[in-house]
Amino acid sequence: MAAGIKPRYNGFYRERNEPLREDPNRVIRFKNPLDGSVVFEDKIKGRVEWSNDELDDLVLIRSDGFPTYNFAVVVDDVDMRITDVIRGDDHVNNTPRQINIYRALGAEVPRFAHLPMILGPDVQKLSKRHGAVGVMQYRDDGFLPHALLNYLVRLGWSHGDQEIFSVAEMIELFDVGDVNRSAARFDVEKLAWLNQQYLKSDDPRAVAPHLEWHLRAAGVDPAAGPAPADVVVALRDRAKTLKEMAAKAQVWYAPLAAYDEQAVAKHLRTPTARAALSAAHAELAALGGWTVENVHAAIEAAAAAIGGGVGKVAQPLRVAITGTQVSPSIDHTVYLAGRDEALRRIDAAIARTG
RNA sequence: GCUCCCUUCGUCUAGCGGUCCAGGACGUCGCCCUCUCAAGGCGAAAACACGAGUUCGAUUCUCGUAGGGAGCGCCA
Repeated sequence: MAAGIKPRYNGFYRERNEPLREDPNRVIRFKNPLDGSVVFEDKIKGRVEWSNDELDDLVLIRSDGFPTYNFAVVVDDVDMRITDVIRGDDHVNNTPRQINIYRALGAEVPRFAHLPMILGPDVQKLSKRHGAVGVMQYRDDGFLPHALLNYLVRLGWSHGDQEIFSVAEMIELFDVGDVNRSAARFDVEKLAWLNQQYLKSDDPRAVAPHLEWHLRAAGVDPAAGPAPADVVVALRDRAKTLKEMAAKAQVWYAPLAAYDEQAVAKHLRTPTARAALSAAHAELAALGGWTVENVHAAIEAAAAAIGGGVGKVAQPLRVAITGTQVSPSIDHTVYLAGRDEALRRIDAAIARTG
């Protein structure tokens, strides 16, 4: 390398034609053509030409008797009658030597398509060291399978300005030949956005099982609270991932553990909080059916009763139900708690007013 | 070091010689909406790596340079 040339086999035995020796250091090498070049038409990279004098007489069988990778893949692919090889472009360098082996074997050379690499946010090749360890990591992080698929298909490929693709559309429209030649970076932000698009457009009953999975993963019993599909409807505008959604959903599945002091100070220790909560309590307790619509009507009635806007009762109520100042719309927030628990929490909050 | 691959907004991309003072999306910023937070609507800032050619005309074609990536094993 110091001399500016590649370290390579000196070709000592190349033309000797000696019989195989019993020698622990014996290997079998490929007699690569010395001149000419290998040309192939890559479906993504286009025409690639490789001079044979760049190629060494690579080892086919190691001294331990095992075949090397470059030999094994070719034999395996010939055996399996592989017609199209699609792999990462870190393999383009191996392609010319493999093509020479195909030819030496008298086998038909398959078509090649070398996909560009996907780089991590740090522009490094995605590996176990950083980024996702495996696809399942994305499930654990709260991404829907088809959202990940949709994100991946748009990496290095596009169809006009379209961003959202159903699996059926991907199958219909995708063609390896249309894939870009350059590497792309993995952007979790955009994946998250796509994920939320699906969270919002999918049937809540279809995403419910996914939410349940994450609820359990977080140590929450889905049976101890509202129907997961209802939770999805309340939270899909506020969570980008299922993991995030499960975390926000916990208020409705376990007793209120604590109150945020700032929330209490700002919305419970006010002149109108007690009256607002009492009115809400009365209206909710008198409700015929427990539905989001009815809860909504009850809150409006409570607001009218104390002569204020919805905000006057919504904020104290929110703190009463969640212990915080942030939650989905107040009707959903109250509805999901269930009537008994909602009334209990309102009573507990009233005790903290003043 | 050598060989190969790559190069449009911060990111993913559209563009396949004139329609581009470059379009869309994520993100960012502003406004609107509003019971909080979101979501949503509207709007803004933001890119053709550089240099030569070819051409009447280059983001688009060719060649260099720079930068990035990969490979150069008896590893896959």
